[in-house]
Amino acid sequence: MMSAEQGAFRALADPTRRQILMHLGSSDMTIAQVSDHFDMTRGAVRKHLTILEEGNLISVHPKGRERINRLAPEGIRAAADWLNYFNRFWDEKLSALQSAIENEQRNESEKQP
Amino acid sequence: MMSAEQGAFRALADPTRRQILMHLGSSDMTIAQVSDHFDMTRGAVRKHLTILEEGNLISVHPKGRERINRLAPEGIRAAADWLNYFNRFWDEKLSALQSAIENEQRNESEKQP
DNA sequence: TAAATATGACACCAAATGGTAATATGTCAA
DNA sequence: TTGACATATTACCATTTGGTGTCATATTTA
Repeated sequence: MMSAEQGAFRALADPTRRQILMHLGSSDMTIAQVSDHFDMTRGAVRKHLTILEEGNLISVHPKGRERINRLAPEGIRAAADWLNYFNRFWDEKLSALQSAIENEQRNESEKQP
Repeated sequence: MMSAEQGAFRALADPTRRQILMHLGSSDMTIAQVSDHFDMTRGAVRKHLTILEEGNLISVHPKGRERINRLAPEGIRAAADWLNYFNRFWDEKLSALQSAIENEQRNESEKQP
């Protein structure tokens, strides 16, 4: 199939889809409501929503003849967790640099007793 | 041009590029060193590195006939910040839910004085 | 200087992507 | 029950993407 990150990152790559997520942050929406915010056909918007669902960035809830689209945490978490690995990486680099500077200063002060 | 997020998310969408980032987490590498880890031509790897650079996920440092590729924080930050907006969103929802539960319990206890 | 090495620059190809339009299906409401 | 409405399905199109191969250029190094 597709790893959790792959589905999420693939979905996040398109600016329209990221805008859809922002809109769904305000409230859940039907396909028609989402496509009101965009200058493209409902068909195109629906395709984007399908890809967002595949990435677990939204969940879809059929209700009568409508289809409610709702923001979902899972995919966002998957992507955020992946990125967080690198933030940890830089934090460590930064603290290593700080230790080095502190040692430098300690050595400097020892030179003039 | 391209917004900071767009470049970063576009670059992150491809699994090969995400793997490259992981490899560069271990150490800086030339194009040849990066492509040693993949079953594809140097040309293909170079294209991926270009897209990573455009997304500010790596910085490139020419050194003689070599080209050193190094992990860069900017793009990762841009993407992580964007995703973080939604994490904040859910944290608020969750705490609102908890408050609701607490109020519910308080109201319950008031029923039997 | 000549050969080996690392990369750059193209042209090309198949498949995926983002969009359209037309038509069909299911559901609500007068 | 008959429209009207929301969505589903399908076929089609242009562009982008991820890959290849070939040849050129620049830099070491024997």
